Amino acid sequence: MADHVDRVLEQWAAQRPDLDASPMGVFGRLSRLSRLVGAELHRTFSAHGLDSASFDVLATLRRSDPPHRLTPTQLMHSSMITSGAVTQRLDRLEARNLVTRTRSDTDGRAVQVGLTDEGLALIDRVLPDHVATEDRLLAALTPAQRDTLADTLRTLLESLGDTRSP
Amino acid sequence: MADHVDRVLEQWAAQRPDLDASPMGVFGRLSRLSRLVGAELHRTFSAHGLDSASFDVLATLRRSDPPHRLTPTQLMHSSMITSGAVTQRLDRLEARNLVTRTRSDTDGRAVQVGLTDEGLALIDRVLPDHVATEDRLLAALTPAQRDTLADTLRTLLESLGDTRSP
DNA sequence: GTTCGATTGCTTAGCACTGAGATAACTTAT
DNA sequence: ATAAGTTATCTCAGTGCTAAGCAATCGAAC
Repeated sequence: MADHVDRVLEQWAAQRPDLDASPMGVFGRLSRLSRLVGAELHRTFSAHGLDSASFDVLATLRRSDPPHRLTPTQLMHSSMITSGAVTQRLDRLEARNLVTRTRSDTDGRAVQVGLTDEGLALIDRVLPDHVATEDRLLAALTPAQRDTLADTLRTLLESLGDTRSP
Repeated sequence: MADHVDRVLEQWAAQRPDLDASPMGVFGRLSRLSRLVGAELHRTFSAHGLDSASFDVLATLRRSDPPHRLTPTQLMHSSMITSGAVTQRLDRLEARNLVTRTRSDTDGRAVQVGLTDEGLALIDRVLPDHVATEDRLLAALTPAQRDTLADTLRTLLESLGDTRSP
């Protein structure tokens, strides 16, 4: 079998044989897969009235220690977006009564973002569907392949400095 | 070592032990890697006065058979974007005199997009840098790991229907 | 030859994000 | 105590995308 990127590599070999295009075999696929997977996940989210950005925030809050509160800065780092994007995401979620913003007691600059009952119920309703979708998308791989894939991606991420935050 | 996603998986295990969050070990890393790599590649592009979208179009044209001409529809499929996005990308590139749009002789609806001399010179100048950047980003993996990674990603892409177009 | 659905590229409105910068609050050094 | 620097959040203009829809053209069936 062959995928789209195989064709791309053949084209480069024909048009620019002086270049070693083999890294594109990894990054081209990474990029395409990211788009395809994103589109699939999006379908699950919209079935629950959510988009990827909103799911991202709700899930990040949900998996943090009770009482599931984080600051916008923490959300910014976790989601790898700018502070402006966080503000807008929170504006939308707050307008839908899925999260609350409270000023921190100890730091007058900081805000604590928390899940409302409605937000908690929604994310807990979406999560099983989401995990099922992801599992389905991995159906073509054996458990060993999944582990190896995750390990290899971890190696790459660590080499790029994406280590765990304290 | 551990990366950001290891922490995420621990959080899910603690907060929702009923869910098998292991697929996130793949897709969470895929998503983060895609962002980090995208940012790195962007630096190479902007060093040559390009952004990722423009590089994408120029490279797609460059690797196709001489005389390096494609229709907007072909570019749309290759880059997995909408037709509106293609139009806008071409508008920008045409304004910079990097590509030309010519109406097809045989099909009154179709447009042929081609590289100008300037566009060809630019993409040929960027490509070596780009490949070098990608190679550097893979430095943490052995050649065998790179191959296995590419193979696994191909398996996933094929299972999602991303086979080569004719 | 004419009709009609499909295809092609473009237009437009709306949206979410980035990057730069403003503001306020906290921290450190003196 | 004060100044200088840092941090947290929000604001805003600019950008590039999607989704929906348009007009022009093509091709197949009649």
